[in-house]
Amino acid sequence: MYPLIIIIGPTGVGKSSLGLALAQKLGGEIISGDSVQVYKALDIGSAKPTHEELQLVTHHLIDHLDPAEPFTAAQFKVSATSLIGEIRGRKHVPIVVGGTGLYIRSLLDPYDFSQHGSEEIRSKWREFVSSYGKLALHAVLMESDPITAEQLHPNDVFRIIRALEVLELTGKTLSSQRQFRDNEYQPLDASIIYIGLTAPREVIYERINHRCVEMLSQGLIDETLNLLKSGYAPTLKPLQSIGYRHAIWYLKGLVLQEEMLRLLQRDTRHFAKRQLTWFRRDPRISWYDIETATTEVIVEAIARLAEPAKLV
RNA sequence: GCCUCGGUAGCUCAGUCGGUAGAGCAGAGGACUGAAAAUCCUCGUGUCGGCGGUUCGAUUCCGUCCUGAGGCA
Repeated sequence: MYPLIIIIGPTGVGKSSLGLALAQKLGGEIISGDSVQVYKALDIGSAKPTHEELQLVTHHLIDHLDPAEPFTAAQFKVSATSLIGEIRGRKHVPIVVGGTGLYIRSLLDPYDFSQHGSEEIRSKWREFVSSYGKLALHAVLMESDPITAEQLHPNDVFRIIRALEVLELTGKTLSSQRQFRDNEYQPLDASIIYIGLTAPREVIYERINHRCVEMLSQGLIDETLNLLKSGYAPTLKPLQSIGYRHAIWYLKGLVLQEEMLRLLQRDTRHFAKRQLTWFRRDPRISWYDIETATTEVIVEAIARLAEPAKLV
């Protein structure tokens, strides 16, 4: 079995370039585990690899969809799973690179997305909230699935609705379907090499602050303006992600450029922190710190781990 | 040199009619099954510029010194 390499980490630590170096070293193909890079035309703001980099190594799930098309964790799980099989079939090493925690975890743990989601059900409950309020919504879940309701704050409408959706779709509560408990992580298959890339917090933040400035000088504002001119609504999900929503505030005249940069940097820092919170508790990840190891050293270390897996 | 207004949390400031203080921003921690770059929760002790004095008690009043801004000479 060919190994499956997964590289995660906070935004801006250099996951993409590590993935690229590894793919070149091992003969791999990259699967992006990123909820924004899937979209065409969202290049600068999503910190997508350059055209040259995309030529060097085969990339999947990058430039895969039109910005108006929805993409979800469920779709990611299906697509990524079949891509992994195809790549292994070509005797290449699949390398999943990305910072979207739920996507990565859906690949490794038994999240059940088998029932199709229902936008109707969700919008029904959203209307319920606007008529009766969040507390009433929480109370409904408390009636039907008290275990999940206990775990969710009444303000967390998003998750309460998901729990009600699951109940309605499957007839079973979310809590009863959960095949794993919090902080109980499935042991990984021996062929999986799960790598986290990190750095001291200050270093991550410096890199982020710098990268935000770069994005602006590379033309984030123009990229956003072009998307809007092409008819994409500013309310589209990918245009509400970090960078694009900030550019839209600026274009609408809601903030000056200086303020936009400040907010862009801050929100990106907060995002990186949330990514760390998500991944830090997963004991299966082997972490590498970019402050103490160069890319070459890390690539060598991972290549050594990959060798035995290749022979299995 | 004189006058005025400041010096309080990393930053900007509020406040205490004398009983050792609190907002915003920044920051930290956490949650997480179909939008996840989303969404949601929690966290504020700091010689209240220094030193004296008055007082049971001073960050608060008085004196003095240091320091910043402005004004007058």
